[in-house]
Amino acid sequence: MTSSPARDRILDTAFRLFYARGIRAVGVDLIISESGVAKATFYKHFPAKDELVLAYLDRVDVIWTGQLHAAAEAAGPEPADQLVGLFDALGTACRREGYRGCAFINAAAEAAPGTAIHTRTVVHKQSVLAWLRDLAARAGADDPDALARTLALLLDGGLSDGALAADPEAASAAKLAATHLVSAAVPRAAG
Amino acid sequence: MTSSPARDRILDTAFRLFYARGIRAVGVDLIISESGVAKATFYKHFPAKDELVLAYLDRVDVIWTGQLHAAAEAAGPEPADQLVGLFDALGTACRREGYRGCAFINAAAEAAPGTAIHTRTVVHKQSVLAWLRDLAARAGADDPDALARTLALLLDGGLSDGALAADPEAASAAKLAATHLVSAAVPRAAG
DNA sequence: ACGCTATCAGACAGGTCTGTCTACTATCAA
DNA sequence: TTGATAGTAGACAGACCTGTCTGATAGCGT
Repeated sequence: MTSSPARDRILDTAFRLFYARGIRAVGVDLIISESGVAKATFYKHFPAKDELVLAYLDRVDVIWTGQLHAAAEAAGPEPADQLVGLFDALGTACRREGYRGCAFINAAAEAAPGTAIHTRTVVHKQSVLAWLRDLAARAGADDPDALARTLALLLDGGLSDGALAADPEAASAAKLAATHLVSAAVPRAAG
Repeated sequence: MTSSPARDRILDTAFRLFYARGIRAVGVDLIISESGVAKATFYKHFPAKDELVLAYLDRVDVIWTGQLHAAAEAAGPEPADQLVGLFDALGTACRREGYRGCAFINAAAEAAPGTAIHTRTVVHKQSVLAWLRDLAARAGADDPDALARTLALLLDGGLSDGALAADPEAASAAKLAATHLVSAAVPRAAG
């Protein structure tokens, strides 16, 4: 029950449609018909639409966190380099066809504060922030908290602006700014 | 027709409800009953809901742009100081009760790319960016484009993160980072 | 053969959404 | 007095929403 072909198909379809069109804009009937399952099957796996939305957010969290970590590690073993390298994940994401910004920020825009969905987005952002803080501390930053917060701002700003197409170069501007901020914050910058 | 007590009441109510709950989450029936107008009056002033949404976005644009300019000017006559001072508008906004992030980013999350509503959000972000670019050029930045883009990232990141409550100090972190970035980018920093 | 489980197909209920339409009222100017 | 204008009140249509329910089918272990 935690996994089945029908459930996977539903989640795949929801992932695609929710991200592309927004959560409220996509009805369960559309997800059901596009994923080719019966209505009863849908409601067996996800007793309410909101539970599907949470499963969608969990999947986005796994994917995005994975891309962030991979980009960081690709920059080498030094935490200071990783803090800059992770911005490559932003560049890759923005360039992808159908890019529509951060799924969490988008979901939060549609959910009322205090709901399970809204809370899930807050938890996600806090876990990214905690990771950045850890990296900043290991990089030997003077003020790891401040550096992590600033980089999180840059990351989320890039995620938002890329979606609004206000600037196709948002990702590289973010990485460049991150380079400056990291080397200013870390006494003996690595690399 | 361009202005009337009934029209103002509708727009006031829409402003409050759209921002607090999201655009799709608020039906015209609710706006009609809360603003105390008749349905026919509503549709006389706004022949379709989307036109009300555009009027709402225009109002947000006037208010937010005004706050940004006011905060910048309060920092003094030097463009370099203004580029940092404008972040005070972010701090004020984030601290406000019922703060839910950037109305434009939120609207873009609900609207399909290519629609009038989505386009309006892009235009807004571009006009803020153009203003920043002008300020950066007048401040004598080495690369006004890059500085403006980076500050826009910080601003939008602060707008998003403040909404997700991931960090109550987002606004001050943004201002601090702006201070560093501006003085690094402007040969002879003012102030 | 039997029963269990997962699935499919689709009708249905009850609510909400946008937008149209009819009918009545109040104000104000000519 | 007459007529234009802006407004109120609310029924209505047609689409869409979530979620429930009935009934049929297919595979699988015993």
